[in-house]
Amino acid sequence: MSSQKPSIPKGTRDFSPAEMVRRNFIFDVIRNVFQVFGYQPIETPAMENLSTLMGKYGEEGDKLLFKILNSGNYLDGLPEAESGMRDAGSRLVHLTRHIAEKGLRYDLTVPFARFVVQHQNDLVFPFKRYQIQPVWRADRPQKGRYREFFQCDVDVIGSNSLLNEVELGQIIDTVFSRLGINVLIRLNNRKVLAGIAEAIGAPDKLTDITVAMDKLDKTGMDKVVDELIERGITYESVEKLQPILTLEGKIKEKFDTLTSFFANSTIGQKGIEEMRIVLQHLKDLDLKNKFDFDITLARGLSYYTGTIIEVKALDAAMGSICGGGRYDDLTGIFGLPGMSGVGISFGADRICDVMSELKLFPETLQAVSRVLFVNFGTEEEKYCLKQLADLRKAGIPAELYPDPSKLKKQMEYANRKNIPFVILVGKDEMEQGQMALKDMRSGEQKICTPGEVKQILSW
RNA sequence: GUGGUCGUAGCUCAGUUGGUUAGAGCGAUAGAUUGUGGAUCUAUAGGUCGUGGGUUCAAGCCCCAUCUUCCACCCCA
Repeated sequence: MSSQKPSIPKGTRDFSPAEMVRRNFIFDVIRNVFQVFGYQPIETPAMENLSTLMGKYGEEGDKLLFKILNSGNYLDGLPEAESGMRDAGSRLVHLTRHIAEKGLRYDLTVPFARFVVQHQNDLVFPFKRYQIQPVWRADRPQKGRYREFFQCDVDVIGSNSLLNEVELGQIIDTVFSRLGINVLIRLNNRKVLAGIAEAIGAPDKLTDITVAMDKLDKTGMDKVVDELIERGITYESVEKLQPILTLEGKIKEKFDTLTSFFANSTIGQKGIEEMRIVLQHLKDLDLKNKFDFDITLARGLSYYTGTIIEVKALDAAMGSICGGGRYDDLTGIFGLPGMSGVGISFGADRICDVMSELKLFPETLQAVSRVLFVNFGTEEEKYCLKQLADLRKAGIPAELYPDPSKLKKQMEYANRKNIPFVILVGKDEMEQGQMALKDMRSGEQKICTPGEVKQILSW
């Protein structure tokens, strides 16, 4: 029989017990914060109908969707004409439509929008929900980038109030404070970006402008100007844009400059006003982490319409570990117009990477028994089983070695698993109704009554 | 999708201009020690050198393809 080398798909990972303990620590903190802020959990299927997912993430997004081949003979009913399609690109699109109708979810926001529309009659609005589940992207893996990763989303839908933005800011601040990660929280507003596009006389080039602007901190002004020209922005417009790009200093000064810049742009004024309100509230709340207004922040999927948020770790080189924003009409495409929502997504895997790099995990994180009963044989087993049940009833994680193996082997087992205590019960101890409790750290061992054991272990 | 990079024992890695039977450390297993782990000593096991082709008298080493790892771009958590 030939054996194959075991492996998993590119960009996916197994998680060992030690890793799971750390991951669960993060999930627990995040879930706890979400709940304290009054959000309710939901889950949606790993796969969605492709029609739900396609076209929601831009051209690039469609390419990154994992598509699921139809079951059965998926070539059945393939129109003959398809094979005659001239270029491979459009042939692929048409083919895909016939052989795949499901795809793995790309994020949690679009499935959430679908969920809201589908269950609108059962939901109470504004609906505050959180969702912690894996998503899949057919990206090339690299640092902090996986093909399967967990997002932790919080959204509130059905409310235009900027208080929701403020609340999300508090959630971000609380989560990262609890995890011990220093972060910079950058805010911007799509309306400000639209205002800029309008003010420089290129309102139709919003996307091109934002994509180019976003690279400012990475590539520098020259490259950004090059790209703007390349994307068809006129010299005149670029010239008007430049002083805005280099805007620095206090938030208040930025506001002042932009307010005059937006003299003839109502949408720009609206954006500034929104930013002012959100940032003022956040300032009054006196949070631990720094919030900044950054007009070069353009990220976020194409469906964002208002506030956009991005969070980066200050002490580690890693992409954004949390991001989100407001979307005014995501449910519109599913037939429920006029429903504004705002939400953010924490990238659990990147947060985990950052915390590992910075050694921020508590050392006490472990998922092992507190005590191991050594197995001496049939008689002793029976006795230990009862003691074991008692300890477990008291909430003490405990286990009995399943085989009457050599003592050395059993002790080594406890040692390697980092089980801090071992209980040895042989004939003598059984007769006396006592147990030998050994501290694996110090090596000390003493005879105890069951009550004493419970007391020592329940510490 | 574009560009680069890695792959030799369970793990971390040596391996000369292509030349006999591919090595080390750690780990694993067994024993020294039949009711006591970590330390020490001894012995043992473990590799179709990522995979498939090619060049050569001869390939871990050279060439091609492919998969995988990691990194950058694009984009993003």
